[in-house]
Parts: sequence; C-alpha cells; structure tokens
Amino acid sequence: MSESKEKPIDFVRQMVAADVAAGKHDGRVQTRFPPEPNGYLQIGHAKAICLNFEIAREFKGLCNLRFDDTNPEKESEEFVQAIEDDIRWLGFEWAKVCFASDYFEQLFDWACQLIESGDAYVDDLSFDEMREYRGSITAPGKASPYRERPAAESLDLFKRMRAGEFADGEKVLRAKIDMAHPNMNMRDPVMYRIKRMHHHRVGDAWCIYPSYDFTHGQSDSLEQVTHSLCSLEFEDHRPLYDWFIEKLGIFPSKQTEFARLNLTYTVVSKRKLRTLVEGGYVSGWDDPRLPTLRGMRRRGYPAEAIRNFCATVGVTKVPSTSDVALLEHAVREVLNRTASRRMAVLNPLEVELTNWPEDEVIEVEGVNNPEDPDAGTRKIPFAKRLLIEQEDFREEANRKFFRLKLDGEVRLRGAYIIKCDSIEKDADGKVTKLLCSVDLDTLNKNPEDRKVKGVIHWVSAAHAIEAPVRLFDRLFSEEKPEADKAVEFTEFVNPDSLEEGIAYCEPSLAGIEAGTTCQFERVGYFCADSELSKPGQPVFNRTVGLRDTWAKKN
RNA sequence: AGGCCGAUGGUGUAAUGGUAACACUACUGGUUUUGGUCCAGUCAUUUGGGGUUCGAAUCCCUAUCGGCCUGCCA
Repeated sequence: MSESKEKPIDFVRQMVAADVAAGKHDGRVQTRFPPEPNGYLQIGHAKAICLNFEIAREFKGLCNLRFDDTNPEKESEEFVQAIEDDIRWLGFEWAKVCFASDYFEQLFDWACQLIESGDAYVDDLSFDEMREYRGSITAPGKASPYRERPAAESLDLFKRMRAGEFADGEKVLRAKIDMAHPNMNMRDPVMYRIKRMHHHRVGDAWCIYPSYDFTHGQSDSLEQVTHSLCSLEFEDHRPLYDWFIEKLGIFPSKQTEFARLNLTYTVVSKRKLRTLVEGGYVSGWDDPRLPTLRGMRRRGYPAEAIRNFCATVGVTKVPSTSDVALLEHAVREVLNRTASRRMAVLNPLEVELTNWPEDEVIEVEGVNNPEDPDAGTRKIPFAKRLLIEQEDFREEANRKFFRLKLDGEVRLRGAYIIKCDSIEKDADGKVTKLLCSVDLDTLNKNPEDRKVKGVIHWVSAAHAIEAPVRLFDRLFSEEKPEADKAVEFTEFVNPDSLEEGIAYCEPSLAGIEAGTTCQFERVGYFCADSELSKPGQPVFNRTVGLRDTWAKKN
C-alpha cells in the first residue's frame, strides 16, 4: 500500500529482473528454500528464506520448501516439523513442500543413464585410497584403476549396490569428469554411496543414497526452479551443477551464490551452535541467547524485525559480518510502535509517602503506548508505600542527575511529583528507605512555579507481583569469536550472558499472555517466556534494553 | 602453493563511465510525564600502484589483503 522509498535492488534481483525482461522461461520465476532437516534454522537461514520467498512474490512466481534429505544419518522428521514451523512463524508460506527423497527413483534412473553414456562408473577404491588418488589443491589426481571399466559392468555393479550385495563403503558410483581438474569438485565426484541406514521418509527402501551434488541441481530441475540461490561456498560446485544438467539434458535451473550472514558477538554455523547446546553453554536450541529462529522468537524478537533486518543487510557476494546493533535496532523499531508499556522495578528501593493516608489506594491511568493512541490506557494502583529503582536515587548528585535525590523532587510516571525529605540507612550505611512527601496538586498536571525534569517509574509495594526475569547479554565477549583459529570459540563465551532476578511488576502484568512482549518503561522490552510462564505467573526474558544515552556516559 | 570469488566511513549497503549516498553506530543540540520515541546537526568512505578516458568506486593490468575448495556432509 504505502510505498516507495525506492529500495536498492540487489544483484540477485537485478539478474532475475533481467531474465524476466529477456523472456527467459517465458518470464516465469521460481525459487526454493532447500534446508537439510538435520538442525534448527538460524538467522542466516532467515536471510535465505526472505530472499527466496520475497523474490518469488515480487516477480509473481513460486517458492517451494524442499528438504534436501539425502543423508539419513543426521536427518529426522522432528527437524522437518521444526523447520516448517519456523518458516511460517517468520511469515512465509511455500507453494509446495518437496523432498529430495521423493526423487530417489528418478535419480537412480538418471545415474544408470550416465553410466550407459560413459559418464559415470562404479569404483571399488577404499575411502583412503580415493583420497590419495584425488591429488591435492596443487597436484593433479590420478585415475582409479576402475575408471575405465566397461559401462555394462558398472551398470551391473550399480544395480547390485542397490540390491544390497555390497557392504557399506565397499563401492561408490562416481561421475567420470577430469581427475586433473583444478576444481576438486570435478575430480570424479561421488554420486552414490552405500549406507545402510533408516531414512526418515523412505524407511529401509534404499541402502544407497545419492550425494548432494547428484541431487540438488536435479531436484531444482525437476521442480522447474528457474533461480537456484545458495551461499558462496557452493560456488565451486556450480560447474558440477551445470555438468549434470547438461549431460542429462534436463531443465536448466541456474545457480547463483550470495554471501551468508554473519553477526558480531555470536556464531551461526550449525556445528558451533551444536557445540554450545551439547556443551551445556546454553539451555537448548531455543535458548534466547542463540541466533536460532526459535531462540530469537522465545526472546521476543518479532518476525517482522528479523525480516526488516534481512532487508537492511542486503544481498551481495562480499563475506561480511553485520553488527548485532543493526539487528537490535530492527527489534526496537518494531517493538517501539507495537509493544504495550508497563512499569516494573528490578532493584527495588522502598519509598514511603509521609503525607499519604495509610490505607488510601487510588488508581492512576497509564498510557499503554504513546506511539499508538488506539492502544488505550490502564489503571495502576497508587498507595502509601512504593518501590522505585535503586539507581533512580542518589543521596547527592550534580544537576545532570535529574532523578531523585535527597531534598530533590521527581515525577512518578503517570502519578505525582514527590520530594525526598529524609532517608533511612542500615548499619552498613546502605539506603534502605526514602521518606517522601507528595505534592497533591501534581496529578496529570505540572506545577506552575517550578520545573521538575526527572520522571521515574514505580510500583505500589503492596500490589506488586513478583516475576522472575532473565537478563540476557551477548553470548560472547569477543566481537568475532571465530576470528582466531588457534583459539576455540567457546573460550570467548561470556560468563555473564545470563543474569537472573526478580521484577516487581504492576498488577496488570500478571495477565500477560506467554509469548507477548511489552516495554518495561525506562528499562527495556521484556517477553513473557513461552516455556516457563504459567497463567498468572509470568517469567520474563529481556528482549533488548532501551537505548540508554545516560548510562553510556556514566 | 593451484583454482574460483571478493575488496566503498567503525558496521551493513547504494551509486552499473558523469557532484560518493543511505541506514546503523558514535557524538552535539531541540522536544518529551520513558535520559525511550521523534526532530535537527556533527565526525567519518572508494585497499596500494599503474593504465584507458574529456571524465573511473565503476573498465584494463598489477600488487596486497580476505573468503571458499583436497567428506562416501550439505
């Protein structure tokens, strides 16, 4: 609807637009998001998801979800469900859900075809021998002694591989390309391996499984994918991707690579996330400190914020590391206009209003969201004994501190102006209680004779509900925990990434629904944890703090 | 070391042979019953060298730096 700060068009979209303009594939655009169901989605996947689904939408095309399930060793139905769930939460719906395993029979036929045409052969070399024969980055490889075996023999062997006549690893099917090719992927890559393992979808129907390289491009082709977008590390695979398509004479999907997303103060690779989970550094794949979709969701990051973030980091071929501040800004931007305001005190200091009647309780009105008049108001109880934030009081301070000090005045948000007349201390000299007087003529109005600049949040001590809060900090203390290859990244895990405490909340917070995020005024955004909250007893996660230009300077 | 890819403020991107711009960050001020939001402003950029051109971030050469590649993972 509303419109157009013309967004910069990334190189992928430019290419797609050019293809459409040239009438390629009759102007049809089709993409796909191709996860392997062996783990949970993270922020880097979100970038790929947004790219693929949004391009399909922008060019009035289709985007499928396809599971690249060619390695039963690590894959499971559980991950299939979780991935579907995460993509929907992010805000996308696929045209079709597909599985590479649905193409196994077709892939097998194609493999036979390549054997017959002399483009593939069965190899008996062992794993170690094959590595030896492959050569190295600087030295050419050499031909396997089985490379020239007659096609008929390879075909027979391949069929017997499928029939289960050989042990795991005893033989493989290889493409016959060029053992001296400078691109290692072209040195007769493996197309099929023998692996007796139960597959989450095809069960025990197969004991041979196709490799990624012999599956991915053909799957794209079968689905009529026009633009196959993947990350940079597959650049070297593109010649092979094209080789299979050409040899088979099938629909020419085109692969284009872009840089994956990296973030400061975190890690995103599946292997490293797994290390954090299995090493007990975090509580699970949905730990709110993790950049997994489930973690971020639980922490309270809105899906819209993640989509916006992906749009601002853009799509290029430059390997880069985005500042988490960019992500946090996207989160605040959405939450500022959508989150309901509430008051809660994290480090309480008691305030007694000396001129307020002992039993009098009134209700003041709180604005739910100054950014959104439609959000309405709520009632907040106000009584003689209150709780304020310890850091909002100083016995003495200079004029730049415009919160409460002894003999000073401050506005209680949504209520009255109070003056601190005296304080009580314990034996250690710690301030334990503030005795204040209320200016009764300041509810919803400012005094005419003076200006009171400070405003602090508060809750009524007798009405406050206590809720556990979990204050998260960055998971790593190092900006690029992976940068030093000599040091294991877990060395940089921030020991203080989780701080637990109690929030003294205004009563309305008891009714917050799990999974919703609100702003604790002057403190930050907090999400009622979806796992730990019980009806009437929320547990809060700090989604992100408010920008705090005061704290930074002090 | 061989192949492929890449290099624009602190970070992420734009400019596609014609005035280097946007967002974030940082900093200054203003508004404000959130030291939030909002508004105004400041600092700061084309990796080095050569070439082509009236004119180069953009094209060419070269150096340097960075990423990926030697799984029967994807």
